[in-house]
This record gives sequence, C-alpha cells and structure tokens, in this order.
Amino acid sequence: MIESMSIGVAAREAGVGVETIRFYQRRGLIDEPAKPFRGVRRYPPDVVNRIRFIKRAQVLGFSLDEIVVLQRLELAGACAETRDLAIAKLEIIESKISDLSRLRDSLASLVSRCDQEGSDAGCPIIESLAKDEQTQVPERATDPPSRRRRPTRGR
Amino acid sequence: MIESMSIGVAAREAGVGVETIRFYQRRGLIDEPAKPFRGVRRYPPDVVNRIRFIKRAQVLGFSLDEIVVLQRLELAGACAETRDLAIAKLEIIESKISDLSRLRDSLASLVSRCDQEGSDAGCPIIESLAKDEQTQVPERATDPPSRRRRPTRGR
DNA sequence: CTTGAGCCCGTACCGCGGTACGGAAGGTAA
DNA sequence: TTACCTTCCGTACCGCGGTACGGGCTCAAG
Repeated sequence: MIESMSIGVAAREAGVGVETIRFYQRRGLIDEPAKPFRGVRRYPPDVVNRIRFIKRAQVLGFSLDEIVVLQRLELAGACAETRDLAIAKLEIIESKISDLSRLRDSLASLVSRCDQEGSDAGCPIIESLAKDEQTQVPERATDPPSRRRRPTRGR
Repeated sequence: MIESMSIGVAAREAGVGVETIRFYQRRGLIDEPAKPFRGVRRYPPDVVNRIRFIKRAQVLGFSLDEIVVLQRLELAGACAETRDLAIAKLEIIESKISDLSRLRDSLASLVSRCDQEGSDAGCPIIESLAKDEQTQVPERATDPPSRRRRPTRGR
C-alpha cells in the first residue's frame, strides 16, 4: 500500500506541476508536511484528493481564496454556508453572462450594419468607435470592483 | 479656439488619468508629441478623440493590442478587415457565454440538490468537489490558449 | 563512489491594463 | 521671489494563478 509519496509523484498523480503544489502550500490550500531533519518531505496519498478538490472547485468558477473557505466549510460540514457561497458565485456568473450578452448584441449589430451598408460613407464599425453614437454598450456594472477613473489621486 | 493642451488637461477632457495617457503612448496607442527644447509637451485636441476611441473599443471587448490594429485599419479605411476582427471577437464572446452558461447550469444543479436533500449524508456541493462525480463541467476549450498542465518542463 | 535525477527554497517573471511613487525640471500666480 | 502645482521620466507595484530559474542538498542506481 502507498503510505507516502514525494512531491514529484504527488504532482504527477494529481496532474499538476511540482511548483503548483508548492504554490498551493504557500497559499494555505495544502498542508506542508514537516521536513525531516535529514531528507525530503513525504506527502500522504490524500494530498492528491485535496488537489483534485481544488481543481474541480476552480472549474466551477471559485478563486483560490474562495477555495480556502470551501475547505473550511467542508471540515465544519457547513452545508448552508457552502450553498450561500455557491449562490453568490452563481449570481456573479449570471451577471457576467448578461454583460457578455449585451456585448455580443452590440457587436453583432455593428457587423450586420457592415453587411448591409448602402455603399455610402466609411465603415460603420470604425465610425461608431470614432464618434459618440447611441449604439453604446450600457457599461457593465459588476465584477471588477469598478474603481475605474480617478480614485482621488493625491497621497 | 483650443490649439493645444497640456497632458493634464487632455486627461481631464478624456476622463482618464495622466498616467494612462503616458501608458498609451508607451504602448503605441497615442502619438507622443515632441518635447520642446525648453518646456512641456503640448497635445492637439484630437488626442481626446483618440482616447475615446480606445475606451469605446475596450467596452466592445477589444484588447489594447487589438485596438492598435483597429487604428491602423481606420487609417487604411479597411472595412472588411475591421469586420473580420469584430467577427473574431464576437466568436470569442459567444464561446465565453456558452462556457459560463455551462458553469451556471452545473452550479445551479448543485444548489438545487442542496435544497431538496433528503436529510441524508453530507452537503451535495462539497461531495461533488471531493469525489469524482458525473456532474463535472465539460472543461472549457477556448479563451486561455490552454497551455495548462505541464508544457514540457525542461529548459 | 560517482553520477544524475529529483527535491528545497527564494526570488523573479508571465499577461493584462493600468496605478503609484520619487525626484528633478518647468510653469504660473501672488 | 516665493510658493505651489504640473510635467517628465524611470521604475516598481497591483491582482490572479501560476511558471521559471538558479544554486545547493539528498537520494538511489550502477
């Protein structure tokens, strides 16, 4: 039976790089085994499951910081809080989808204006960028904490 | 009539920071006026339109590098190429939307399993992260050039 | 015992789109 | 003239999720 493995074997098993494991340790996502007084660190087989947990959570859209929280919730068996976190993430994803849908519509309408242009003046796309038309996208309100444009410059 | 302005005035007019203008100059998005032998640089009023062009293109999802291309296409009056660029961007946006939609569905189904759990074992969300279930998201195939996982480590 | 693969550790770097800072030179109003 | 504000310029830093590197140490096979 496998009792412990080196970092390289653990990385191979989990499908990540050695550097990634060390990075996760620094970030507090994985426990770093104590280093024996002479020799190299040995990892329990469970570290592979820990890494897979992280990777699956990432696929669902969670950041590394959020995954630390998820791990604490797992230990605590806190299902309600986990569900809250998932719902918050769901809302962010939904607002991203609607931002992108607006973008798609704006861009698609520019392209179609390009297709049916009446052999008149210049390119509709470039003109809408150069002039201030009505076709503007409603400006996304979410996601980046929106500290855009002059956050009081002056120490 | 306004013949030229300082960088600070130009920034204020365009709604960006002075540093942003200098950054755009370094990136080749804006021409840097020659510096007089004694004195500070003066900007033509058109620089404000250039910045607004950049900002509008960003809102449509173009990166700064792509905006440089857009500017060249504007000069060349190359409508067909501009349209191609817009269509490429449109496709990227659409694939992002479908990635995120799959994410939303996975997450929503986990949350709803959470809601109707039959008072049995642990949290469905955490279990699906800990074990390898079928609920996995199909793994996005686009966007990041996907150089994930071991790009031949070895110089 | 020697060789070479693998580990340890700190630090720097990637892309992206800027922001922040520090010191010196220039500009402007009282 | 004095004070204060801009500008100039280079460089460093932000978040995010890692990747890369260099020099030294350890370990296992031959």
